[in-house]
Amino acid sequence: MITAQNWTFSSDEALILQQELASQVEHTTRLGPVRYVAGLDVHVYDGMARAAVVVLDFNTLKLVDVGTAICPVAVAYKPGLLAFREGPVLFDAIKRLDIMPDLLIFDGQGIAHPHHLGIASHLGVMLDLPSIGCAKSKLFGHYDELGETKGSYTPLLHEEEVIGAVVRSHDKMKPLYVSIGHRVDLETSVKYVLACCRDHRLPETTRWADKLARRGDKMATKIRV
DNA sequence: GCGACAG
DNA sequence: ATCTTGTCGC
Repeated sequence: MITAQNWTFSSDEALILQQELASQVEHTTRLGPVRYVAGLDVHVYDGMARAAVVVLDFNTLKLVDVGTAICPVAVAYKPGLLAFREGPVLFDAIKRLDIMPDLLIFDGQGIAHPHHLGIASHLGVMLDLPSIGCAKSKLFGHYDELGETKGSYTPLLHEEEVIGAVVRSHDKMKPLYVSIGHRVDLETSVKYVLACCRDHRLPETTRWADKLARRGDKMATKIRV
């Protein structure tokens, strides 16, 4: 069984694994009815990584389940290798959910990644669950001007290839970087992200996951003192 | 050599 | 991401 304890790889092994998993990513939609949508986030404090996975009812965007996990931070952050830092603890948190979500919205990239395997695609393939990459900043690719109003978006490109979409989720605010995770096409991914954004720049999934992961940090601080 | 660089 | 003070707006 895969746990947080056996995710350690050398840089060379990580690259091989990314190439292997990238070949398994499905870029077309294979998605059932979406009743539950998940948000995932990790916060690091005092050398420990705390993960919160939240499950929202997609129709109401109300919280219906939470899974958490904690483990020592295994590796330093390196652009392109986020999944090896945050993936293990997220994996454990997902396993603790009572309600298995139909769709995962990650705080990071999908295939808009130097090796076409951001954390959303990496975890999506490992779990064989539909997933979307929804990052707050760009890792890879380039794009042209973007409209100022909510709902407008422009392709994120790598040379001539469309690898994602830069999406204005809120008027005049920084855009979101949406890309295919696994088993959801780009157009559908943008649709789901915007549906979760309601009145904020970030999707409700991300907002809830961030809040609960931070709560874990604060409780640790309190106990510590 | 220099800039870019999810979280 | 994390650290961290003052500042702006509702």
